[in-house]
Amino acid sequence: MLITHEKWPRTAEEAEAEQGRLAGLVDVSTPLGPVRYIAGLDVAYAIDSSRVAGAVVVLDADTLAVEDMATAVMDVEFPYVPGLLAFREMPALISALARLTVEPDVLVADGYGIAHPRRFGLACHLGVLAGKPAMGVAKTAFVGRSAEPGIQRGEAADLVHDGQVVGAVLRTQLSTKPVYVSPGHLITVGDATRMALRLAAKYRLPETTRFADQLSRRALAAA
DNA sequence: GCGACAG
DNA sequence: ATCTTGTCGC
Repeated sequence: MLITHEKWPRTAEEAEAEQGRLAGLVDVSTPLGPVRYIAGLDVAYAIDSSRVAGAVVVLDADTLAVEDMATAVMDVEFPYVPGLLAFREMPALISALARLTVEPDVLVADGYGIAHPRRFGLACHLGVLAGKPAMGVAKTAFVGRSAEPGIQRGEAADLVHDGQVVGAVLRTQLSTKPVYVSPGHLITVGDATRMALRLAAKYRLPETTRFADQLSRRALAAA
């Protein structure tokens, strides 16, 4: 899966302007079609944040068995700024995606989609540049408010921001802290929520995230 | 103006 | 994000 990205922003101002332009291309009203391969993406940082390891794992949609995986280690060139996470993590993720052999049908990122200050979180950025369905599952709150979802697995509450439903706060396991789901591109809030629940059949976090997380750490340690 | 703030 | 395995508790 090749993604070309010319002129990557170097300053926060340029980055925000870029998000403003690309945000208009996001589509979160098209239902997710048939899915055979699901990609999970995550990034690991060196203790001094000088280097970053991007990892992507591809799972079979039915069995959740690992079908493919790839990593990419490089120097970090953008600081961590809430709202601009994509500019820090995408270079490594794009590089890893280029090394895949199996073409995924949907990308599951560690972070947010449209539940973002400018409606353009990491999952949106990945989806738009890849031209594929993408969604995000985050572990902690960022933007938006919601009611507390019930304690049963599968219970969810709308994540609302600026009067719009931008995602869902989903309980993936009984009595565990909920996760934050939001669509990134070519997928709806409902489809993203169902996908997240299905991927988190056994643990609080989706299998995609768990696999990609450990893969990125191993790649960093081995580099 | 003051805090909060994905990873 | 990162330092970190087993262990106490529901």
